Amino acid sequence: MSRTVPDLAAAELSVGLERLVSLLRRLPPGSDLSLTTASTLRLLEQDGPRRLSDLAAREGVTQPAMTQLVTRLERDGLARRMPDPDDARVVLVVITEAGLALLRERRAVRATHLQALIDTLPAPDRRRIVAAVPALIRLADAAPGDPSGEQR
Amino acid sequence: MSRTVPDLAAAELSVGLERLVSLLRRLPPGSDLSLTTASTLRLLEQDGPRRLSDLAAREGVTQPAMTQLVTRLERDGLARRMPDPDDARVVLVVITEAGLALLRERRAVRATHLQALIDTLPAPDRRRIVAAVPALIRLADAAPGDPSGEQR
DNA sequence: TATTGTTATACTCTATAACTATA
DNA sequence: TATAGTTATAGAGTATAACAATA
Repeated sequence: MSRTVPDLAAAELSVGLERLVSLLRRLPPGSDLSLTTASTLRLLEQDGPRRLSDLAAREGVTQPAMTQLVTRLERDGLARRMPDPDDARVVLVVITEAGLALLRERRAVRATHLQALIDTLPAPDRRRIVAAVPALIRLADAAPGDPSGEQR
Repeated sequence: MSRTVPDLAAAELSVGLERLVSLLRRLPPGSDLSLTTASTLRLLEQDGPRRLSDLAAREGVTQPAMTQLVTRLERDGLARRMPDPDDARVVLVVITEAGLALLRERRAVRATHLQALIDTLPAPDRRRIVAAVPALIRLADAAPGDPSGEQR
């Protein structure tokens, strides 16, 4: 099969992502919530109420781990459990207003620090990054290792 | 125009980075090593022998945490401790050939999976991502060890 | 005394296995 | 019997505090 983008690009992007993860971990608002917790909150913000098992699968953790994570979120007032009217076995998880507010605050703080870093880059770099952000978001939203492809 | 990147760009990049971290966490080779472990190995690969306390500061963990991390790396044959000839208190950490090989292997596996995701994107998205990768790496490198500012 | 690193202890987060309740 | 979620228990990884060795 022929590829439009050569393997080298994926390899370089792989290295770039490694570095970006390191950067994000060093950035201030990366301390409050664990990575999985923050990621789960964002998923709830983005997609609305989700089944607990869906969250576990999406985040790549086990169901018991997600049970505890949701318990912590509920304890902290960031999310809450709701019953599913169609199936009494199911637990639906919903983000609260406090959860939404926390995400907004974290983004604002991080954006401020990112801004300072971006401003140190030459203008062409800044333009390329800005131009690529929507594409990177689409890349991140592409289904990971699901050949069945039931990523909504 | 003739102004710096507006705050909106940093905010969007912040969201994009969040998603990319989620993606990277779901990608297969993200399971073997913890984020800090992988990041420390990369640092050793990139910069050569480093003092244990330097690694701790750079990774944003405490000295005892880095002591244990290096102990795990040593136990797994991925790095080793060396004495500093100039200061007997200092421990220098060096990555081993096995450590280097592990990094190469992880990158290769991840690149393969990233390639599959990239191939699902429209061509303009692929081009923008490829064009931005070097800039993103420079962005990630723009925050070295926080020599001027205070961490957290 | 200050530093570099380790040890001791506790807490958070996660996984596997076993369990409850619905379907 | 299968599915959704929880509980029980163990292990990894981290932080704070106290310690040992060297400067």
